[in-house]
Amino acid sequence: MGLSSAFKALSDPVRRKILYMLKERDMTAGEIAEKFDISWPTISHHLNVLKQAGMVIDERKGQNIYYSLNTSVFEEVVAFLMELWGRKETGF
Amino acid sequence: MGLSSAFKALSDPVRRKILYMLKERDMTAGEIAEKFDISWPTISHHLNVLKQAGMVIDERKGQNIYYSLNTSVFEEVVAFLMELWGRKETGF
DNA sequence: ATGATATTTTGATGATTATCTAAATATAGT
DNA sequence: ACTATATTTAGATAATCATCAAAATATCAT
Repeated sequence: MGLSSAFKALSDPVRRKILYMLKERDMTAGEIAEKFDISWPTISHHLNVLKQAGMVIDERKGQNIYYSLNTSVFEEVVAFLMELWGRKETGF
Repeated sequence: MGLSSAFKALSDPVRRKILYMLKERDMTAGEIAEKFDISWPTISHHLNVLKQAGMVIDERKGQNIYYSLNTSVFEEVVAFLMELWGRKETGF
């Protein structure tokens, strides 16, 4: 299900950090992996979790695979939270 | 960590449904359990996960234990998502 | 104190997850 | 075709998770 996989994806600090990094700029899998003290296959796994959750997009350019943020799922997630939260006293 | 446990708590549909129910009104553990085809201990476990994540508050009143929404954590969660999402073209 | 009701805790089980190393795939340059 | 580079897939392991049945705890009423 959409929300479950999105929240599951967000529940890991490594994946949240990846999303933060991708917010700044698109990056290759290698550039991402270098930022962590974790093996490349593990990062690849995390990227796949994010991809399955619809939070990132991957695109091959030559030898590299570029990852970028896909914000469309965020709408769904934020909408759910806002509904729960009741929009009370937010400036958004 | 705060965000991790919050997102993990939100990643389960049973727990999301509990939060939705608690948004409408405070409920006892028994009332909550009756809404699901799941054993009471399992619901108790889910309630504990939500409690550990700071998303619900429990208060004993006589024989019953009432659960209610605790919205304070939602601020943190929504703030994280807004930061990632970049507030771009939202009406909030 | 005893019994009934409400809820949690314990202990066990099968499923999922994060991680690793090693092997496989894909692209580019020579 | 061959080699180097970038990244993923496969296979294994240890940790975490959702679930259940049975036992334990807490409160209330008699």
